[in-house]
Amino acid sequence: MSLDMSAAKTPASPEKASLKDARAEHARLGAEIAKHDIAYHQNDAPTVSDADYDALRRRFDALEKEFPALADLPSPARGVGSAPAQKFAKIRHVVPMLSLGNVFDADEVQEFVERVRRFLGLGAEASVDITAEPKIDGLSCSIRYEKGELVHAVTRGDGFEGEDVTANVKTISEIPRKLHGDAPAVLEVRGEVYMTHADFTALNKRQEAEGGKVFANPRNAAAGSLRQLDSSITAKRPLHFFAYAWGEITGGMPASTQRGMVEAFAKFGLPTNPRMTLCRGAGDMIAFFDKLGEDRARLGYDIDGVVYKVNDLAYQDRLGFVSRAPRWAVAHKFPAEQATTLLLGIEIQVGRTGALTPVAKLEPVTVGGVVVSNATLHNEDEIARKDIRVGDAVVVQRAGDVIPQIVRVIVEKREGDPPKYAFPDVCPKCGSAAIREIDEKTGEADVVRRCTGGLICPAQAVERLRHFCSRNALDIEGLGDKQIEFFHEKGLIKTPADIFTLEARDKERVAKIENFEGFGKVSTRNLFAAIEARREVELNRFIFALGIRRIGETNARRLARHFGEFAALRACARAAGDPASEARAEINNISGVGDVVAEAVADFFVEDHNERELDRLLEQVTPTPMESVATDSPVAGKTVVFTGALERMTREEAKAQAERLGAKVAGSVSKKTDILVAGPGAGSKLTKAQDAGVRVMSEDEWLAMIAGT
DNA sequence: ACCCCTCGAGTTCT
DNA sequence: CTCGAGGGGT
Repeated sequence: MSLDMSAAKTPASPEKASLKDARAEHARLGAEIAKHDIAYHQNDAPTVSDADYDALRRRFDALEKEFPALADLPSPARGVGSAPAQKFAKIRHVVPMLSLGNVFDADEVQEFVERVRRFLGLGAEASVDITAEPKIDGLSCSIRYEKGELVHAVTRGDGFEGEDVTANVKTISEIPRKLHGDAPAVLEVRGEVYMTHADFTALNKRQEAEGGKVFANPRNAAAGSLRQLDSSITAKRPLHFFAYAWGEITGGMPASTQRGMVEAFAKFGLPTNPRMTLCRGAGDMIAFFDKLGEDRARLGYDIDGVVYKVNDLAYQDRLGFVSRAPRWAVAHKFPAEQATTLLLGIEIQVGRTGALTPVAKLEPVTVGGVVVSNATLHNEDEIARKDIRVGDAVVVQRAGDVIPQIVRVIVEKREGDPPKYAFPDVCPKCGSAAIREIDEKTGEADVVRRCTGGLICPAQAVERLRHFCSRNALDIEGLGDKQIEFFHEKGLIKTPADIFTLEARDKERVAKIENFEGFGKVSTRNLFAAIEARREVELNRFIFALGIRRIGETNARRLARHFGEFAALRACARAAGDPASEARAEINNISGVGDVVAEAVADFFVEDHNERELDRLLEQVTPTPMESVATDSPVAGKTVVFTGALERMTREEAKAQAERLGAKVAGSVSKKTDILVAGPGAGSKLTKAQDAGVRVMSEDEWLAMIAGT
């Protein structure tokens, strides 16, 4: 995207001519692509080679990327024949696809086994069977069979909701459309879609010859292939699958152990990993891990470690979950791949809260199949601790295989004695002093150094605007990072309220937005429409968008739920400036909100400039109640207490859900309690409830009761 | 007083 | 995804 900061174009500028040319080419390409689409999809008779077709497509996409305005124009190249849909449909997982906790060494493996044994109340002499299997580096996917027939396939997504990739999964030949033998009525098989090294190399060679996209590693190639909107492309990609887990099953479990389940999957005709092994204790597990490490290069596909699972499913049930990870399984990761490169420089970024964050600019280097050129350095202490100096040779790795970090400096390669890195004590963007706050109680300095510029710091202003527009806040489409920076630079948007007066002011301006580089009539109109659509926004999103320190999504929801409307929060928070006030106590008493958060809220509303901005903003935006509290649910008006471990949701979720249904959630059992929801490990509350004759139910019974509301 | 969990704020790359 | 710190339960 060429949102050039420097130039608002005048109508006579030469770029205008090139946009005109682009428009003509765009139209011509669109027509040609449409012709081929019809020939290919509807008549099943391709009129060009795939490579030629791809080249046309690429040119078309490149044009739209260069001139975003074109993307808004109607084109026959989109949505013709069975040409790709715009997006995948979302499908909710009936049973969430959770993540795994990690361990990194033998001690932690031992610890995992101990924890399992302790939780189950088994003596030291009792052994627990644990399966070990390679952790495939692909992408996980859930495939649903009903009466043995494949009905749909969904990517993991965020664990709760994924994308419908049924058409693509059906092109993978080793995944049966129909299960063999006597499969359960409903069976959701979960496993990993991956690509072998050999296929990956061949695919990249082909892609290169055809001028197509070259993939960085097999995992990206598999992901790119599975997420093709056009399944005829996926069909040409050699994908594979290993089944290792399951979601919903009805009509009887095929086995009572982890290994039995996987063996059953194999009988149903699903591919399973031949290396799965049953271990007796940590010694076996570590032996498996070491052996697999030796064989790693010969497997023919990428793995990033081992997964251990408690074999007995009854034990798995008892162990349950901690937040989003099962207590009965863990991933043992291979050490992160490392690479050596040069530190070219250190850049200081300024965040929304003024935090100065150093980022290492690196000589680009491939680590774990991805080219890395930046790495976070966290804070100034980190730089000092590792004695990192500009020009050093450094070892880089990707932590958790995602975020690059600098492990250490190779001091031997250092020439002479370059100066230690001097962390700036002024903000690089606005020149204000940058200080480390001192904790009043402990007298210790905060690890982060912050710009004190506040309102006058342009970097902070831009970050605040970004936050305001972000997906979980106001979610204004068309106001991405680039656009916000652009409008801020131009002086058109300084604070959130300015966003909503942009259109009115634009009408009176000579240099209209639609004439700026990167904008056109259509995209400008779309932007204004997107802004208009947010003049009403749920209260919790509104509070979150304000960017109050320590008020993220969850705390914003807590405040919104407690106060109901913005005016109530505002009045209370202003009065809460005095720490001894009743108002402060009210905020403090909200569950999940303590002293520090309450103070942060009060601090925000006490500031005059925040108050003035709020006045301006509220003229433009109306916060709406966040969600209705049901009055007709089976639990409306009832007082509920949760105790013990909850396995299907967090306490907060359970609480929020109950409150949404009109129930009151209390912390302890009393005569007023109507229902006690008791999970495993429930203690005194359960006894008390039983004594008081309070109705006690399990988490599942509770969920069944509120189901369908 | 401790310990565990959750939340916020920071970051990378496709 | 990770880190540190806030909050609440034991």
